[in-house]
Amino acid sequence: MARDDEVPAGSDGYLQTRMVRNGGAPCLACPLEACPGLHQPKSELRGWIATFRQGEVRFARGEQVFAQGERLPHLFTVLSGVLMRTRLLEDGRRQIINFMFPGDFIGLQAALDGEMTHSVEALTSVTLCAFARGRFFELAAQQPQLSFDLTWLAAHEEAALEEHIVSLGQRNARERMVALAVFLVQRGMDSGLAPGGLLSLTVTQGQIADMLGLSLVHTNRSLQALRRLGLVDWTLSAIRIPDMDEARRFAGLDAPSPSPRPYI
Amino acid sequence: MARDDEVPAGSDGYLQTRMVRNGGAPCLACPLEACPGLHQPKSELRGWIATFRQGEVRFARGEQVFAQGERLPHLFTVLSGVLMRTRLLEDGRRQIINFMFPGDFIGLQAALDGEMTHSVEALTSVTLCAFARGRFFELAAQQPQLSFDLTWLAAHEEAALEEHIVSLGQRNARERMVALAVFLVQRGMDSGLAPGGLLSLTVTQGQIADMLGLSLVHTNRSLQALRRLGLVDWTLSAIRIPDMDEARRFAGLDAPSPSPRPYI
DNA sequence: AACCAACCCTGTCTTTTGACATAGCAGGCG
DNA sequence: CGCCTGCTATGTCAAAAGACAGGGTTGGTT
Repeated sequence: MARDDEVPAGSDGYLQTRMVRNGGAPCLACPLEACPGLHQPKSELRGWIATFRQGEVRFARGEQVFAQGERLPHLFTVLSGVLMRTRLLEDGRRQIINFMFPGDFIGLQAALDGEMTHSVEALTSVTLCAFARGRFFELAAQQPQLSFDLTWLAAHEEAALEEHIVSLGQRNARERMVALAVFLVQRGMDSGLAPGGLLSLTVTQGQIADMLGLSLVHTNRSLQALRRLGLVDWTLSAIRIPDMDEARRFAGLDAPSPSPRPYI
Repeated sequence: MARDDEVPAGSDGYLQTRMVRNGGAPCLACPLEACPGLHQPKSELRGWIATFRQGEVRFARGEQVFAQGERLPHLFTVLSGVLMRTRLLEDGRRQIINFMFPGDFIGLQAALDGEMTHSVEALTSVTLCAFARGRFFELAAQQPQLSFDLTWLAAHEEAALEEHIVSLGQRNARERMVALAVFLVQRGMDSGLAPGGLLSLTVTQGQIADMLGLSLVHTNRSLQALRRLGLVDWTLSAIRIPDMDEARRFAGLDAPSPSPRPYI
């Protein structure tokens, strides 16, 4: 339950130089207002949040926001773009844990424990909103709504991971890929990134393989099979699902829950 | 973000009859005090918690606490015993999501969304402490420490699921079993259930299989191989790990983080 | 144009895992 | 005792997934 702000010297220097202090859009005109799937906070709460916002940070596709094992003095909210959380094993095996979309909160686990158990990398160009870790709990304590939202986000991330566990444990390669595609397109639509149900997002087959626990070769073949079946058309730069209901049925997925996500 | 208390008639009746209203140990003498791995709440906070505690509920091994899809007016803290969370697919496939030990909190996701996405079943005889769902957020709002602890628990459950995802995605059958055994024994020791590193817990090979996404037959063979290798000795009623460090190395697991868990 | 890097596709062979069937073994019970 | 029931153990065969190797495409760069 470490809440200190001590960080190994230098581990954060590059972030400081990247950060636009109090730059970008102010909270009262947050770019997340444009996201259809988000529940907008009240404006007095926004004023409150604005007081401990530190600035914006941008990353290009492929850049790493932070690495497993680092201690960072910041927490982030995704303002735009898509990222992924990954875990590395000593022998080089990599598991992609989940993808992160606008409104998602980054670094909660590290805020409580100090050390990141995973890395975060940008999948598109990305803008993050940075908060000071040291002042975060002070704020949450003063604003019950905020800590409620934090709990909401953590509980829902947990639910997403549950679904992912079901995929890895029980579904075969094709079902897993359909489940992942449905998940991504759904989140993309909620974030306004998938107009007409077509999600423009560059994901390599190697990344799909590392998310689903399959080899690259098997991923490739399964992807082709799904294209032939007309279930999912997943290219390097976009995901298209011709019939969402049929895809859901194929993968054994429930209908999406309609509750709007909060953000901070 | 449904917070209503409405429940389909009858879905909770059996629980009402099982519950010992304000029975069992009062919060000021909570049985969880005996758990070595738990961080004890301050006594004024306990008094506070006691005011919205409803009573205790007991279940025997194999009994279901609630089923996927149910709406329950209660949240629970595990006072003693071990349980598991499971997800069922329409075609009967079952995935065990995680195990729950004393101090764990049950029903957070349902508290926010209304409907359970998983079932919970007792693995041993179990005692749960029941709270009213309707009054829960009122309490968390008044007690920042409490909502902090709630977030802590959610974030750490998330970290446990991450580790499980790494297992399912990247580790082979034997590594998965070792990783699971280490996890269970570790949590057992933190809960005071595994004196001398021997965890007495009845888990069938079928349950191991459903947790690790393997067939029963393959689980059986891998279990035998591990026994032969002297890495893990896992029988129906107990788990023994002769050399914890060696087992950790075999499965590619990090050293355990020493932070004490809070409970509510 | 030539080169290069990153990615996608395909063929062949091996390993891992699963399906099915069946035997054994311990505990509970009339 | 004999007869369940639930669990563990094994054998054989089949399917799913991975390893390795190489070819093809695209797009950027000099």
